[in-house]
Amino acid sequence: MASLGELERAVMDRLWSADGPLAAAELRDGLADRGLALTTVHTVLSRLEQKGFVVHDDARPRRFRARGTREEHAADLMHEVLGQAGDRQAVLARFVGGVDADEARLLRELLAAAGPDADR
Amino acid sequence: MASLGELERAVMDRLWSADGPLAAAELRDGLADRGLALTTVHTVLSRLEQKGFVVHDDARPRRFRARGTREEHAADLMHEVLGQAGDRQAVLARFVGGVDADEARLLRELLAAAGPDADR
DNA sequence: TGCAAGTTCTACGTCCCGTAGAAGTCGTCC
DNA sequence: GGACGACTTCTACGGGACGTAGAACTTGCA
Repeated sequence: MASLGELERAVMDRLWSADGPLAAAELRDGLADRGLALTTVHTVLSRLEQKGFVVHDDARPRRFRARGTREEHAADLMHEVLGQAGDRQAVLARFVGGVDADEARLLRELLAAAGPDADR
Repeated sequence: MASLGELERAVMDRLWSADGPLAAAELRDGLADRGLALTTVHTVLSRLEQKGFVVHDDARPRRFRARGTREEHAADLMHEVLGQAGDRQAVLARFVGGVDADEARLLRELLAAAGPDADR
């Protein structure tokens, strides 16, 4: 899976958090602390588009939006790590060993809801 | 967390799979299909050492070993992804939604064993 | 129809990583 | 004990990804 650079990540965070599609200028303003040129934002956006993270419409001030959600992306990454890690069970064991109590409870609920009868 | 390049990853896989510490020449032989020079292996090993993935003793043919297990590394990565992903619960929900039935069962067992009474 | 805003093209510096030769160290064999 | 070969460390280079942005181009609007 394609990974994200520092600035690419920052842009995706904005897009993921946004209510709707954003224009390049809006993204630049949101990242004002970086003092980026507008063309820089455009370059990053086109790279993100090549990587499949972003799409844009053809309205005149182009509007960009993320193709997936932040959560989808994170979950996909987790699956990727798990998938290429040899002993998946051992990884899962370590993983759940490291989640905090709240998350463990949430996981139990999710698993109970999703398929306590998955072995039928 | 530092990430691994292609060759670095291959070397770590060998070290993680190995019974004990390995000499650079052994690693090169294990990666014989790549036709690497021994110095190349050494360079990679020293970079892995800088990144904290590897340590070596001071015996004459230096012997290198992984500092952690492959499973630790994978689980750490998963926690890292989860940690910097905003809505952790949503990520977990998506994540467990994507595991297969066997892994879901395993997760239930792990969670049941690890702390069904964690909320006491 | 020409400008201003926006978009695309092209480019450059840097850092990471694969790759390895050159130079240095060290154990050992005569 | 000196030389040789194995091993180790140092130094370097090329390619690719990414941050960065100017130059060139397009287009809606005054």
